[in-house]
Amino acid sequence: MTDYLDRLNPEQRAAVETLDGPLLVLAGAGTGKTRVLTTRFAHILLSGRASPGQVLAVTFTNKASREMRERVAVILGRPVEGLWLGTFHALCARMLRRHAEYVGLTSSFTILDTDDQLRLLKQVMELHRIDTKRWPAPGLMGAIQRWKDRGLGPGGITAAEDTDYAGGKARQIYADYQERLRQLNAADFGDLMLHIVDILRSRPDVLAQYHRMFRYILVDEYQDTNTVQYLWLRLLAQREATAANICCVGDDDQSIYSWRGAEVENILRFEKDFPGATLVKLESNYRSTAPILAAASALIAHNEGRLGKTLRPGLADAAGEKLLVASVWDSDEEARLVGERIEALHRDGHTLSEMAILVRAGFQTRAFEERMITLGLPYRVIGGMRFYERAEIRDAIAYMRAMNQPSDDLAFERIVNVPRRGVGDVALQALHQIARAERIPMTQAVLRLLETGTLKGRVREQLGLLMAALGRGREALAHGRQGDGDERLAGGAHLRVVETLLEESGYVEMWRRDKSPDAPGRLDNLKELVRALADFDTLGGFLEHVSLVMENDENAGADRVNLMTLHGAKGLEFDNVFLPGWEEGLFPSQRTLDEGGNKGLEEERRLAYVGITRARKRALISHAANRRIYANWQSSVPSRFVDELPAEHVEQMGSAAMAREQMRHAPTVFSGQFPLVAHRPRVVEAWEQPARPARSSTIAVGARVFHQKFGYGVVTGADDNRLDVEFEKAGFKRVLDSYVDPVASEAAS
DNA sequence: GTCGTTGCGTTTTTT
DNA sequence: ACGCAACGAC
Repeated sequence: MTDYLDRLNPEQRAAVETLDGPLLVLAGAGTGKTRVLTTRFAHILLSGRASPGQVLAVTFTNKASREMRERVAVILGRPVEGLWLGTFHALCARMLRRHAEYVGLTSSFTILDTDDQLRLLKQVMELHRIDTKRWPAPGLMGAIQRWKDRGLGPGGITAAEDTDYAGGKARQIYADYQERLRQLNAADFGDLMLHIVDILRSRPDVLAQYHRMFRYILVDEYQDTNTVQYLWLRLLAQREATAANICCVGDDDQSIYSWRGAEVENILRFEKDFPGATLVKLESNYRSTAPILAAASALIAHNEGRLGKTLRPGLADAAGEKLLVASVWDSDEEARLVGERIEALHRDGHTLSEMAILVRAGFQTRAFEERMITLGLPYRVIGGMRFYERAEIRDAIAYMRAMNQPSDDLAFERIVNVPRRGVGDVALQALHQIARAERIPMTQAVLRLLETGTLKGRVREQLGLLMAALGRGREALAHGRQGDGDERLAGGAHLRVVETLLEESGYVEMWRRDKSPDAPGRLDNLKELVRALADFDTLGGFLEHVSLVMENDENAGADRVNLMTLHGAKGLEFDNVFLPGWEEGLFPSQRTLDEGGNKGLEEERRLAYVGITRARKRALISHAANRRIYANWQSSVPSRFVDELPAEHVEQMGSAAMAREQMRHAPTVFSGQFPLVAHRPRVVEAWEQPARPARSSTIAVGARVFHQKFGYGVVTGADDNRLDVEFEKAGFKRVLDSYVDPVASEAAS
């Protein structure tokens, strides 16, 4: 019965079996975090310490919840019912529906999406006569969200904090916005957390109810919690009588979401928050080779303020290749190099789906996509296309598929009763039976049922209308294809056909009649979808594109190179990982450095750590000497993270490496110009221009500068990297030197 | 309402 | 340079 424990190593086993009192499991990358979490969950249930309803298990994403649910069921050998397992927001929504009246809502409140939130806030701002040019609504929306992340309602905002938005009226607008939400019986995502924390704080009886209910609390990715999530957990876990059985699993070295409110401090402070807490470190890594682990460990060791943990190889055979660091001339050469390497690995029998290109920012994927297309390598871009995951979009696409391909049973099944046409289980079973028996598609089966008169009344009528709409659409598409005479008539014909189909089938009407606050947004999405059709010549072409872009369907298993951001790669692993663009300014990102200072730098370094630890067997890091940013080419310096990798585990390659070799033997004028000292021991590339670091020192008081937003001006004062500038149009401003460019004085006129 | 022009921003993303 | 959003004109 306890054989599931035997498959754990001693540290994992300690994490599973330490059931009493607070427990922090520090789980390094690839150390079996998910296994520990799910095994612990199952162990609590199997040991009889709690029933499913007495365990609260929290994750950040729906995907993580789903996985946990599935894996617990596997260990238990059956699906589990009645679990309090879900995302922070899903669980809070569930709680809030039980106690909504305490915050002036009813249990059927609606949850607003981002668009709705912004629309609503704009309305409120306009009522306050705020000039939304000067104070853009998204800025204030962000501020309100950050306040909510910190657990602050309108009453919690001090006057001192209310200076940066809407001319000091932010607090008042925030209050009105909340009032409007209440009138609409709606909550935004932040409210789900904020309201329930309010209730737990102000209603001891409600809190006591949950204290009695939850014997164990499990939290995944604790390093990503924000303040209000932390408060919620603390309220639920800290009780007077007994010690809190709260178990948080996380990795401070993988905290990469501070920009959306996550507080690394939460995990660093755990032992203070929960006195008597046990700390278990999982450091045995079962994913990567020794060189990869050594490189990742050396890199992350440059961070301060860590709980401290070192990954050690746990695989039987952890020997492996050194990391490759490639210096290339420009981004084109970088894409070429990565492409070549992928091709070579592919030739050697490595599957493409075991390769991933991980970039810092979304726009970087484009160069690699183009290269993949040229080489004919199939790829997929992960993330960024969540649009296609919305229910109304999936429905609409199912309509298109069912029209385009009458044998597409999956699509037809999705839409046959959306909107409701009275097709219930019975009718559906009958359809299945005929389809199977006659070996015909569902659409044919429907026609058969309509002919035989088996279906009656409203169902018959409704299905008849649907089939007619689909049939007319199909016919119109066929005509569009034949009519090759008039280009303009043919082009865009599929667009109108789809519009007509969505109208005639009653699908659009369904959302128009829907009175929930998110219905208008969904109609907008549908319009957007039809607009996207215009980019394709045929409906088939569009559907092909969509099927490539849509995740988790039939295409998920195809052998493709993975392209994604470093953030998107968290939690994933690949045999071969490519890490391009390791250049100062790009990675670490200049903007993060400007806004976040040393904390920002450390988060970027954690991102680099996440990137390297995604690799099982091989990692290639590259940096280009020249990169095109917006309009013009800029020379760039290799990222400081490259210098932080241990030399003994790294192999240099590429054109720049050769140039460097040459320079070492024959020093030139360049070696005098660039001091080769201290924290940058490696030789700079021969073609390197004095880039960002050098430029700031050239801006002195009296210099004429140009700023993207404020225009031309003259520097009147300087303090470290902050400049006082008197702009011609915008007046006096204090700006960061990285935002202005020096201008030659004759260029002024 | 829909089209065309202007102007601004341009890291990372989940719920 | 480019794309998208917001605004004004028809």
